[in-house]
Amino acid sequence: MYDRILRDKELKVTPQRIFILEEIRKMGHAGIEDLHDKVKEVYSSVSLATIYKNIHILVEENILREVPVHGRKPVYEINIGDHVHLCCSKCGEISDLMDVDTAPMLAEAEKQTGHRYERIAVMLQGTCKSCSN
Amino acid sequence: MYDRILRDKELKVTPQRIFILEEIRKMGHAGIEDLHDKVKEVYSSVSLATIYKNIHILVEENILREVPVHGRKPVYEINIGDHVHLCCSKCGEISDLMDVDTAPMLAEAEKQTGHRYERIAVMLQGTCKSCSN
DNA sequence: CTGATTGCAAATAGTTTGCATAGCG
DNA sequence: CGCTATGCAAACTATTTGCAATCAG
Repeated sequence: MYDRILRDKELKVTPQRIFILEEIRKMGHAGIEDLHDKVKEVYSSVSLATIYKNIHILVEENILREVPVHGRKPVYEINIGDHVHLCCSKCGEISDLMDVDTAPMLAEAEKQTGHRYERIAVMLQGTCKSCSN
Repeated sequence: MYDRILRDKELKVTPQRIFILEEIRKMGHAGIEDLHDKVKEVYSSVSLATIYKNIHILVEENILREVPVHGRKPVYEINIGDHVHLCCSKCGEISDLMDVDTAPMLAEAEKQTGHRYERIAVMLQGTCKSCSN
């Protein structure tokens, strides 16, 4: 599944990397420590240092994207391009909102500043579906 | 200048707090270490622990706002409500864009999810004015 | 005065690095 | 086989905490 993506970036396909990517895909968004715990369940000898090293490489290569979160350590997600993030004020769950178009705001900002922007990150804070019941 | 704001929140008005707030206002956006260095220039005995403690309190009380930044430690700004941030990919400078209206995107997200959001944070990445020359 | 705040030092948490070994290509 | 990647331990950086002294109200 991720073999191809790694090979294309000239990164070696190691089980650690596969498990890291698989786990992030499953979790949607994962912090370093969560990820280490989860990967250890299937690959018990994996070290925290390996998680750190790989996260850096994978972010560098745009396979992953870092999502900075208000008041916490960042989480990481598979890079699927710009989209809106939601962060629940109660449970802290991070989720994606794929259907809100960020282009109009980007266009407005470019119009006002006369510059082009490479990336837009939008984070909304509120109560998520499960917590509002 | 900030006496009133502190008093309203029932926080004691100490020179350290005044200098922290003054410095953030002057710098626009400041990280913990920058802030410590700058405040030390005028109040040389201030400790890093005091900076940390006050930043927490001031964020808690909504006097300051934390701005999470992709790949770095967060910076802090005087809380002036939701607005768009720019981060220069070259020099790293963080700046504000006050005139882009975030309400339409917020409304769209609320429409799609059926929930209300308390806050929207938008970060644009690109090359800033000075760096594009 | 009295409780909040400060500064220091020590403790804790988070991240990076160096190096010997293992394993991908 | 050669070089990258891993795991470990140690180093380093960042943040928090406990406590005695200080200061604002």
